[in-house]
Amino acid sequence: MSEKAQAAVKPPRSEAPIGVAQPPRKRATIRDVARMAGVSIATVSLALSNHPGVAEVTRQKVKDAALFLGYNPSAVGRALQSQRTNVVGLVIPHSSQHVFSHLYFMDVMAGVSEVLNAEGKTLMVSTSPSEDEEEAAYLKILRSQQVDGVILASAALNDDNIARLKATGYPVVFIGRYPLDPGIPTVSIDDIGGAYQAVRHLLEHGHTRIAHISGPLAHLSALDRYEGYAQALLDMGIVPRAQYCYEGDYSEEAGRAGMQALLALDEPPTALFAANDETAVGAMSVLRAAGIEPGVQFPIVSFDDVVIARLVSPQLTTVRQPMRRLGMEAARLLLELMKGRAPRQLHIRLPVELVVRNSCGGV
Amino acid sequence: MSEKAQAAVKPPRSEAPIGVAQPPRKRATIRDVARMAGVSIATVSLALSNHPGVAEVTRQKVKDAALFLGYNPSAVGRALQSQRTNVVGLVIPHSSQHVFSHLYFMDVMAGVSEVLNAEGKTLMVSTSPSEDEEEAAYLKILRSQQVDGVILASAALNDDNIARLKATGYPVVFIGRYPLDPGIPTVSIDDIGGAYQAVRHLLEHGHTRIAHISGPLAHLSALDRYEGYAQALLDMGIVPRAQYCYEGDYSEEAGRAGMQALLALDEPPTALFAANDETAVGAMSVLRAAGIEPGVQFPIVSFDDVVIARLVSPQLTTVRQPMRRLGMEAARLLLELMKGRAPRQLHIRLPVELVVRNSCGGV
DNA sequence: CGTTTTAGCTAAAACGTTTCAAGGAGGCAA
DNA sequence: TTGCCTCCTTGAAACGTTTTAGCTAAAACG
Repeated sequence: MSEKAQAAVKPPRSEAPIGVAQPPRKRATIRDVARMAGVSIATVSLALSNHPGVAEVTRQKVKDAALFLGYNPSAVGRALQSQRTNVVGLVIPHSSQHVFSHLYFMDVMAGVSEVLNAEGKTLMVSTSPSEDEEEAAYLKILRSQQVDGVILASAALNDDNIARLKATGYPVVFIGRYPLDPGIPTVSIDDIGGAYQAVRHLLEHGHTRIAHISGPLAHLSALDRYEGYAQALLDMGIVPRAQYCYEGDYSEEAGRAGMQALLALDEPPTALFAANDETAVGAMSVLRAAGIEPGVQFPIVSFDDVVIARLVSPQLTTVRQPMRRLGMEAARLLLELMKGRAPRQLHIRLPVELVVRNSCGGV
Repeated sequence: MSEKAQAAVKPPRSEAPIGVAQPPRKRATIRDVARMAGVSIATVSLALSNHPGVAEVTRQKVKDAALFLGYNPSAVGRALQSQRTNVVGLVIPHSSQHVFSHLYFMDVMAGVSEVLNAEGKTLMVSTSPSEDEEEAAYLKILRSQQVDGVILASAALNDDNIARLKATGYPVVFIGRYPLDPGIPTVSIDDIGGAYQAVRHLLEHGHTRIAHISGPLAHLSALDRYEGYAQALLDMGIVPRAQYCYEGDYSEEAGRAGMQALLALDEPPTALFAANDETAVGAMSVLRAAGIEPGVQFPIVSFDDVVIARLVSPQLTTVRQPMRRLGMEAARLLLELMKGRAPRQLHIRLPVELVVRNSCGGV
């Protein structure tokens, strides 16, 4: 029975010269296992996948052989045959430099990763090399069928890639609103409502000259936050002034530049709604440099509630968005789509919550 | 089985109700291109890879056909044939929850991602589902040949997986020191020296009762920082007291717990060396709650210099480690190994730098 | 004893590439 | 004419799986 196995002996384990990658030792394939167990490769495949219709004794023989040889089915071979890779792409536009400086994406990724792990999928992270790359890196990945589906973490409204992404026919989930094409599944938050709440809070403190340093307005999230800001003002009978709105890009630097510009106005604002926490931090530093104490003298409310929000002082009053859950829901939705099922809802919206701390100048 | 048959017979293919992932339209393969261009698939392959020895007119015909059909070579087919996937794994032990809360990893990943992108490799991120998973997720990935090499971002000294990882014969680079096996290529920083500098700085301020809240001592980085701490004291003729060292885990929570314990001592310390910035932040909050102002009344020096270090107040005096470069160098080293070249040096050590801010109680 | 059923196994095809030895068509020299 | 280049093209093999139809031997049945 196992005499046949004589041929396949333990592979020689050469000791590495010194850490230099030795030419990868030949790995055991399904054929080696078949030879050793004295069965066909079909039987090995069937046995290892616990297919019924394989005699128990055979199955055991195969499993023993597989264990002995340290056999692991090649994901590539499997992918080629099954036409699916079990890999999901997470696409974060912008250069990786930019990206990872945003605490926001980190949390989103954590959520995605968690759900994917639980399903035995693996996560491929793609940050497009540069904004205007002719063919975005992730499209290449998709086209070459390295992944079964994609989560797009952020994109400008006019990004052609979204359309192209959809055109590939692969499952895609977009994080954020995307009203231009209701056919694209989305997971988003209520940016408008959140911003409205934030500004409302400032209004209730009696402020009327409220400025806004926005995100890049080509992104809908930034636009929505602006809209919530404007609406809150309008609802109180205040007409938003163009000078009070400075377009930034969610960075600390933009916060600084924006605040600088706002302070230079003839009639400077008396309070600020910052598009995100980083921006607020930048603004605060400029205020301090100008001898104005953020919070008490100049209330600020921001958006996101990333980890820095409660670490800076004054602690930021900010609109918390559930970033981790955003990632989780996106992953779940994508998995549904990948299974070919029609999900309960194509557009998921998660709630936000105003977290009142100190930067708004006392509760 | 009958259910399987059922499913196979009539997949509930709702006619793309709206945006639901329709069964991915059949993609063009090399065969389609060959047929269209009226040549063999071999010629297509040769032509598209700009192989010399293909007539110019033929090459153009092929390229036109490929373009027309939107043909992209299947990465899977290619991987199967070439026995390499062009994918690099970045392994971050611990559950993804834990991981992504550390700003440190984010920067490392940014560095890795940047270098990989430039080389046309893609990045697969693997966070092991749980610490004690029988077979770590990333080993499975390696064994199943989904990646060509691996960067291990952190691991305990006694982690069996390192040995197993090496045993696979795949190129591996470890971020951190790993003296147990000099054959494993590493990229690390001088934890001992950095800690020494930090504590030295406190000593120069005249402090003698200096405590340390460490990282998990099963990790060499934490152990090294502890050692630097102890050495600095010894060099000043001070014997480190066991009570003054609290073992944490690099978390803010550990900083709180540690500081609490330290303050409860009969003879509490008068200064703190925190193993990383998060820990320092935790400690500061406890100090404040106890009516002690961190910085002036109780100097603190920490390690890492992640983004929060300069945002908290007082701003942290901390040992800056070049996290992004750590990732970049690791990626470069790995790429060398993957090419089968012997790298100039198997162990790269990057310098650290003490950044003096306010938390140490004035320069 | 002949026939049908069943359990267990296997051969072969398919998935999409790349590579390589070999083949065919001209052109040129002898 | 033959032989020999050169240039281009191609058939076939190989990579490692999974799946399906079909085969054999044994068991069950009449």
